[in-house]
Order: sequence, then C-alpha cells, then structure tokens
Amino acid sequence: MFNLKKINPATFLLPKEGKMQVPGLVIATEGLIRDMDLEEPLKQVKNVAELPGILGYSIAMPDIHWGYGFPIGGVAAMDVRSGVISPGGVGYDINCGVRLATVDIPFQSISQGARQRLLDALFRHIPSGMGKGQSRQTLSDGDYKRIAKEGALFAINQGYGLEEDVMHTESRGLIQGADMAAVSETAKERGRGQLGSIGSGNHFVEVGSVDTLYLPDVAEAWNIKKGSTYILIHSGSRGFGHQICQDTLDLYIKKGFAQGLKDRQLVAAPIESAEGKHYLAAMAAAANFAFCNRQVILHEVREAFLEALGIEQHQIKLLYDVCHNIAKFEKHLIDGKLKEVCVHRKGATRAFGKGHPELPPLFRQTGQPVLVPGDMGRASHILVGKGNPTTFCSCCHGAGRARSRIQSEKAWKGKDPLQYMSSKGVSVKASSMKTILEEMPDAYKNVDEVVLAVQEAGLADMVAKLKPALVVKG
DNA sequence: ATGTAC
Repeated sequence: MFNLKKINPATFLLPKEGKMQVPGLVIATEGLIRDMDLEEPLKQVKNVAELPGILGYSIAMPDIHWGYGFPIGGVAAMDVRSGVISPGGVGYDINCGVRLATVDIPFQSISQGARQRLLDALFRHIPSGMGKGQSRQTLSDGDYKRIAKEGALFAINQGYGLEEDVMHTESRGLIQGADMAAVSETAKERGRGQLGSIGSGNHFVEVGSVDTLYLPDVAEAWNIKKGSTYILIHSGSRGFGHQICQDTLDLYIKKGFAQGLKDRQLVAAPIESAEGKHYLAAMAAAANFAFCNRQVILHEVREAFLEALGIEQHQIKLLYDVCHNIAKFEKHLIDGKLKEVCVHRKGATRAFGKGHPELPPLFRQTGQPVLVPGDMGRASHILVGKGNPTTFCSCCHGAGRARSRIQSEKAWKGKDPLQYMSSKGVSVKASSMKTILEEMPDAYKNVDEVVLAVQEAGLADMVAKLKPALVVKG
C-alpha cells in the first residue's frame, strides 16, 4: 500500500520515509492510478529516492512499469558532485529512442497496392528481429572511433541521410565524451553488423496518417498537416549498448558497489569516480551508436519510399529524434538557482520548453517535439515540451504496458492477430509471430490517457494524434 | 531491451 497524496493536477506525492533522500512524485490521473499495478514500480521509485545525491523528487511518469532496478518511466536527477550514475537508471537499451519524419503527401493518396509495395520494401530494406544485422556495412574499429566523435553525422557523412537531419536530432545526434577505449571488444563485435537494424520487442518502423491536430500553429511550424503521411522509427543501440550495460553492471558488482543497496540492480558509481566516468564514456558511445542506427534506418526508409512510391529523399523531412533511455548533464533551476545535474531518464523523454538555449531556432520558438508512441493499432502522439522544472524538463515516452509479454502471448494464442490488426486498418509485417502476439494493442494502456495526464500536469501540450497503417516489427 | 540460458 502506498500513501499517494494529490498535490497538483495529475501529480501525486509519495512522501519521504525511511532512507529516502527526497519524496517520490507520480504523474498520473486518478483513473490511471486506479488501473495501474503500482506495487512494484512504486517500490522502485522509493529505492531510487535513496540513492546518493538525488535532487528534487524520484519521479514516475504515467507510463511507469517495472524495470531493471529503476522503473521504466522514471526520472532521477543527481548532483554532479555528490551524486551517482547508475546503468540501471539508463536501461539496457542505451539511447533507445524515437524519430518522426513527415512526408509531403496525403496518406489517402497512396493506393492499397502502393501501400503493400511500401510495406514490403520497408521490410526488405530494414533488418528486423532478434540478433539480426546484415546491415550494409560492417563497422571497422576506425568507424567506431568516428561514431564516438561524430555521432549521427558519421552516418550522414557515409551517405545515409541529409545534412539537415542533424539539426532535428536531440543534442544534434552527438553525446560528448564518448570513448571507444571504454567499450569492450565483445560490445564492438555484437554491434558490428547491426547499424540500421530495428531489433525486436517493441521496436518498429511505422507509417500512417496525421489524424487530429490540437495545436494547429505548432503543427504548421513543424510541417504536420491533417491527413498527411508520417513515419515513426523506434530503436536503440542494439547488442552494442546492451553489452556495455552488462559489462558495467558486472564491473560495478565485482567492485562491491552494490553493497548496502536495497536492490543490487540499483548498483551505481559516483559520477566523478573513475568507474563513473568509464560508464559515462561508454554510455555516450552507445548513445552515438543509437543515433547512427536511427539515422541509417531513416535512410533505408527513404530508399523504400523512393523504390515503392517514387518519393524523393528531400520530401521526407525529419521532425525530431528523441532519446528515452539516457543520462544527461543539464542545467536546471533548483531552489531558484541554475545548477548542473545528471538527469537519468529511463523510459522518459526530455521536454525542453520554448526559449531553451540548447534547442535549435525552430524549437526555441515552439518548445521541443516530444514523441510518444502508443501501440501498433491505436495511436501515437506528438506533443510540445513545456520545460517543467519539477520533472527536470521530462515527459512520458509511451503508453506503458498493461499486461506482460507472456500474458499477451497467452491471450492471443490460437487467434488470428494479423486479421484483427487488419480489421483495425493496420497491416503488420514482422520477423516473428511471437513478437506480434506480445505487442498486440491490448497489451498496452491507452496512450490517449497517458498524454492527457502529462498535459494536465503541465509537462507538455498535445500537438497532434497519429493513426498507424503500416507497421514493420522485429 | 538482449547472440530471450556466454
């Protein structure tokens, strides 16, 4: 049982108790709170609140669910001097994220036959599924060094994308401080053939149409038109980042950093320690790998559109690419003073508001786009960040699971999921049927309720609702 | 999420 106290619209306080350094904060509506199984996730919120150097609140977004150590949908900002960095606070899929591109054609203008050709072309161009690589290039050690130094620009310099794409990527597609010397050979081996592949689980490439506009002025500034075509890409750092997370956890546990913690999965190192810096350098390398991965995937999407529909590269404009599994050094207002902190966002999106100096000119005028994928059948959302200081300018990252993978698989066993999806107007092509069963829409909460909660709480405003039609999965 | 038990 938890003593949640409503303190603001869609905002609940989890009071400080025991060894908690700060209270917990849950962003959700009363309806979501009632329907969620909060027992395990809130235990994790409280555990995170005990970590050294945590500031403000241990925060849970409305799409929160149980994760490794930290909850997925969790935000924790640490003091750079006294705080810690925790691999579990970033997640196994380092810099998992989402990018959204707009296409200058009404979706309705694409014939049924052309849609099928497009889906087939997307599936052929983008490797998907567990372990699948077969990407165009095998990364050399020299390539890895350039990925660390250049980020997404490496992929663009290789011919995968347009120069303008970089300005439409969070942190310009480059996390500083990446060092391949901090990355194991195993990690490099695992990632060598995986650039430009989506992977498995909830990763996808999706094409659909803009369904509803809530903020027409912002939508217009972002080239989002009602009825027009969008592309949504969700992937991360594949086996490369996974191995870096595993290597770091192994090292930290071996060094005894888990001692005294309520949960050894919260294992962490002081930000300023050699071990902390080592992880941050490797994490940045994985983050840059993930930016490159999504950049190459976008290139493959452009190739598929050209091949299937004759649509040229420049007609596909990247709106934004957001990270939702990362720790970042940012300046935030704390007790009225601007202070540098390390913000862990695990299953949470940065949501800078208008005027933020780190944003490129277009988004400095509007606030940054916040991309919130729902499930593969119902909807996804585009929001605009409001730079809410209480959440360290963070927002939700998705719908959040309502039932586990195994529950979903069981519920759909023996039924015809593809027929069901088709009845909802969505064509799905995947490497494995198991993935489809695990990812069916009813495995997720209704994303509409989740985005209403973050809007009510003042983290971001809804800009547009998207309706999926073609989905490639792992 | 993941060479889903290196």
